[in-house]
Amino acid sequence: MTDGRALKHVQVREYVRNLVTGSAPGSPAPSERELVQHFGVARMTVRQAMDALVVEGLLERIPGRGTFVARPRRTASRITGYTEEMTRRGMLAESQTLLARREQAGPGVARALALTEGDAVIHWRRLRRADGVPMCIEDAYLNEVLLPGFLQSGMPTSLYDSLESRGLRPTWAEDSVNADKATGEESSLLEVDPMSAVLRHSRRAVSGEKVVEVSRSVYRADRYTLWVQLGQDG
Amino acid sequence: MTDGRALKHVQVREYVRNLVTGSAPGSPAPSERELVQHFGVARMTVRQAMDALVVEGLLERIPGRGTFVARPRRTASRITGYTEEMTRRGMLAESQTLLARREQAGPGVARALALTEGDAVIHWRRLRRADGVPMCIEDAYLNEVLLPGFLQSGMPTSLYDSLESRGLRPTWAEDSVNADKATGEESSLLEVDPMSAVLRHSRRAVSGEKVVEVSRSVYRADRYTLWVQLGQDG
DNA sequence: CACGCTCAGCAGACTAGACAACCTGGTGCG
DNA sequence: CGCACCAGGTTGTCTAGTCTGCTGAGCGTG
Repeated sequence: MTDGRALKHVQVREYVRNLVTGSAPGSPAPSERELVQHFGVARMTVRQAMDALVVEGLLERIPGRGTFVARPRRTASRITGYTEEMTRRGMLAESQTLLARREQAGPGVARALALTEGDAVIHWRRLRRADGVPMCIEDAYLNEVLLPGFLQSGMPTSLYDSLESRGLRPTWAEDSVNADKATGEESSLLEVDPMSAVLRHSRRAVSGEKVVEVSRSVYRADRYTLWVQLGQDG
Repeated sequence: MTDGRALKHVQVREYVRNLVTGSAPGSPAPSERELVQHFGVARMTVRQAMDALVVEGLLERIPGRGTFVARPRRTASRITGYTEEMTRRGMLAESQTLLARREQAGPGVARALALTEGDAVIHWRRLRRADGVPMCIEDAYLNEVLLPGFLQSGMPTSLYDSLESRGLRPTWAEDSVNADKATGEESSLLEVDPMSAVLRHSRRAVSGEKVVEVSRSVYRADRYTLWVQLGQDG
């Protein structure tokens, strides 16, 4: 039995959710009157429960017909890092650390990480390959206070996996992207001709209220097209 | 006066929304009982209105205290077109139509617009300026069935405004972005040196279930950095 | 002055109805 | 056979309350 102290509309909501998850899209949910009978509550209470599921996108109401299981909506893609992104594209992601050390935050990095200049940050520079071929150079700056022992504990392949295990997976990010030509150093690391077109990508990633990562990446334009989804619904 | 036929909870909701937008976070909204008095409706109706604003994130309830203006949550930015984007950046957006005609959809455009090859589409090519200086060349393809009389009715400055007035503002979009060098034609239109770095941006914009716009744009990399927010909350 | 009590005012949860708008399917008439 | 109409079930909207739990302010007491 459900807890008698639980809110009634929550009881009804979770009952319907259980009934409905796994059902095919378009199959009918119990009618409001049925649920009124079943739970012995007022219809307003049932409606409150159903409203929540409709807002959630699990159910769909059709006036005069009933309430039905909605077909799963297109959902905002979660924020991914390089490793996940390449895996999604069916490529093997590898990284070669060029630099990993504790530094004092400069003015730009300090502002982006919401720190004060001179605070300790982790600077991690990697050459990242996909299927063995250079894809990008990434400079990541991390707030050392949020990641105690990060440099000592052996660098992970996927930064975002590592953040996730510390409960710091980014929930929000702002990216800026523009086009440029590769510098001499970049072109030799990326194994492309000097002055080749490259995509410069900056990210500021936030988990809850904390800025966890600031990064600047340079991608080979011949191998990489950035893809983003905007808006939460369809 | 608000329309008497309008739903009461909608009237109350919009009344409170107007009162509240612009107020400082933390300032109190009218109490439910006040609104009951003011509108002469039942409290359930007022609660329904307030509930909507609370789930929207505009208001915040504090039990035993009252209802207050929530501090604005970081929200997924809405999908904007060129004109809105440039206005946001404080620049004057202008467009010069290079081509606007009815065409038969080729294979790529047909697939992207969810049509069959040979269906009528509107092809609209514009040179777009910001503060008088060329910024990008945009080729937009629109589903003619959704926009009857579009070519005849005088082209708007902002495509997205025009879509909005027809109830077709994009609710979801997928963008892809990469870097390249300008072709000869592009460089002369954009008034840059040949082989300059450019940002190529493709968009597929969906409103509800309907694909309303497919576009390909070429931006001057020296003037434009794409900026996107990812994730819905903070 | 500091503490605790009471009380008014607030939102939270819920009830038991009412009528309207809407869709579907069946019935009966032309 | 085809169409109009109606009945019944559904959601949509709304009313007029009750009871509960929480908060803050004011007041009195030690």
